[in-house]
Amino acid sequence: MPRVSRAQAVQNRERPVQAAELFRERGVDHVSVQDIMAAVGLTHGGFYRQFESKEALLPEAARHAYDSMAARLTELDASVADHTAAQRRFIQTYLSPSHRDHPGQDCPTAGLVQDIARTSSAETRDLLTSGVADLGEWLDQPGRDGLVTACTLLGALLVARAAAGSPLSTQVLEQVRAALISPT
Amino acid sequence: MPRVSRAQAVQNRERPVQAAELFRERGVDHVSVQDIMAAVGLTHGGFYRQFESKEALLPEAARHAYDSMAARLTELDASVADHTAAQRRFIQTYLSPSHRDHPGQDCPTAGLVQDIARTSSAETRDLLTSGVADLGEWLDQPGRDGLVTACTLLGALLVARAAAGSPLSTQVLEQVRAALISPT
DNA sequence: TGTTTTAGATGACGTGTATCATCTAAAACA
DNA sequence: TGTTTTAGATGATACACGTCATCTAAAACA
Repeated sequence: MPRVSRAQAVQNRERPVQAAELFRERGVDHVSVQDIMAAVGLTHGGFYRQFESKEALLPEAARHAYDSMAARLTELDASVADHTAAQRRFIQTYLSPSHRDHPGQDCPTAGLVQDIARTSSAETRDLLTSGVADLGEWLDQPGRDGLVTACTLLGALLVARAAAGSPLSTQVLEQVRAALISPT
Repeated sequence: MPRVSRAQAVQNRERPVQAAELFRERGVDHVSVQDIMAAVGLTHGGFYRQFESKEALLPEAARHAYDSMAARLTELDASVADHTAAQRRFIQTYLSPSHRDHPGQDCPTAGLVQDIARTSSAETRDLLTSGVADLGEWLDQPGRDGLVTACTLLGALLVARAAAGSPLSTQVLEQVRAALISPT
């Protein structure tokens, strides 16, 4: 049990940060330190060697999540003809039933807004803030303010999640999708 | 201390439901049964005479909140010239710094989406669902889908709350306000 | 006024969980 | 190969909270 190779150890240090996608799925309060470490195959003990506290994990998790999101945006741009196509593609995916049903992946803002709004350090708030701002810029279009688009996406996704099960859920996704993709 | 008049008792039964605005402020998990009862001037003991469990309070609180929101919309319509003016007024208020800073009041959806998405009974989800649907209808405009507007408002408010303190917070409010009120 | 009812108070109980002190064996290095 | 270092395991502590059984005094009613 104790002592793995130095390389392993370094790698392990990253894993709780990734496992913190549980935060996005269930909400910070519904994830225990044990849950996180168990998801990584370790026991709760080692946690406090790496992190000050459970609270301190949130900003690291947020940073990690926003980084991968940024990476995904770049990829998206590279994979299609022009930026407009990328934007359209992003919106489609963002408002897909699959994204609705898997909060652990993709948009960190959707999973964390509320938790961040309530408890967080300035650092964490800044991460969210600039994450949203960046997305807003990326979504900018001639006739439409990207920041507004970002808010619409976020709101729609959250409503769709809360309404999951009801027909309104899918309806919201589709109606918003239509509105954002067609002109003006 | 025990035993108040029958009328008082009936009235008291309503008060925890109102006090559950704390749910919207802090999130369900950060409000204890004691907090709720204390807010009402009572002790935690009486709670379980009135409610099955803490969980059972959420739907009642949600219903209460959506009811008062509906009432406010009606009032708004009565207080201004036409429906369009009422809509404009609503959006202004919804995206005001004051609304941002007082999550206990006004929009129940903004305070509860996440909590409802995660844990709730079908009943609670339905409350949110129809609350959003109703608001969407109310916000409908010739050129703009009301449901989409509702999502935009929600998203903007949540971002503004999470970003509170940063300049982006106010910027989001203003930018979205501008986009929703000007034509198209 | 005496009896009955019951709103609300008190005080436990059990559980879940963050945190920390301590222990261990294996890796690293001599 | 012997010594030192340390990643991670174990177990204990402390506390917050939901829930409930029990108690009380005053209101309701005769």
